[in-house]
Amino acid sequence: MAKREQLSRRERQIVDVVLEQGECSAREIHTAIPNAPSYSSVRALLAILVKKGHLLHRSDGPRYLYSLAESRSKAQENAVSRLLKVFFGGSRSAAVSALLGKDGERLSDDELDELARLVEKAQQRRG
Amino acid sequence: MAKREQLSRRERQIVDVVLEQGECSAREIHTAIPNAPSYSSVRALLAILVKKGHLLHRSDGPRYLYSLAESRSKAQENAVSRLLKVFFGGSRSAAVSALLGKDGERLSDDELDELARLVEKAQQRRG
DNA sequence: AAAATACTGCTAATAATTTAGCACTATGCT
DNA sequence: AGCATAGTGCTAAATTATTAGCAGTATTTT
Repeated sequence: MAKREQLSRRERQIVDVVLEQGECSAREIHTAIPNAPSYSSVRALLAILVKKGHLLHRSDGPRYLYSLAESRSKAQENAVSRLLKVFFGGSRSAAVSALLGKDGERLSDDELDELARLVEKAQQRRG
Repeated sequence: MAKREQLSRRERQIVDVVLEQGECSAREIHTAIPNAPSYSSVRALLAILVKKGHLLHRSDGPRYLYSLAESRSKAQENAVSRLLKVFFGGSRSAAVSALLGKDGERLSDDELDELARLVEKAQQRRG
């Protein structure tokens, strides 16, 4: 399977747009990239990414729409486990702590409730 | 300040080792990279990373020890906010959920307690 | 139906990265 | 002291990534 780590800078930049926005056209991607090169360059990169198996594309009338080859949840899993390993020495609580941030109050009520539920569930599972 | 996003592939690979292991020598870094190029190549990259301001090095007897130019916590913050934006559409609870994983039971008791405390604290802060 | 617009594929040039080798210096060992 | 080992800096070559332009095709607009 195509691994995110092997992406070049521009390639990563493009894949990130697709991750963020979901299925989108070459034009949208070009627009979304700050300091983007020419539209032509973006298309060239897109072709490479498809060939390498990082992205898929399907016809939408006259143009292509690009999407992730890997499922979003799989991509999330990979990203999270990498983050955990590289930045937090494997400590999940440290990572969650950073995720909540010093400004815990910035979280919405709904988000907090959701989090409380998650932790509680995990605690129950352990017995 | 030097941004992680602008790192090339090999550069990132090297910085990741330093993030994981903390201060370390060129030799250690070379060893830690799977499918590494020659030791000489790694050193060339290290020199570039120092010149660009991503890494620092200090003499340790006959050799150099390399470390992050940016503080670890700052690097963590950046990584987390990127993860949040790109992979989880900004939803912290979704990110935490992925972080805890389907295997919540894999978390140690201590970790779970720590998490519960974090969430509780955030809840209290909101009033 | 003709013109204008928005795509695609391909190709070639340029720029950046990555690589390894060489010459040299310092340390540790016998 | 002399040899082996482990570093460093520098440099040049090879590979890979990035870029933009051109030719062609489909779609939309007038």
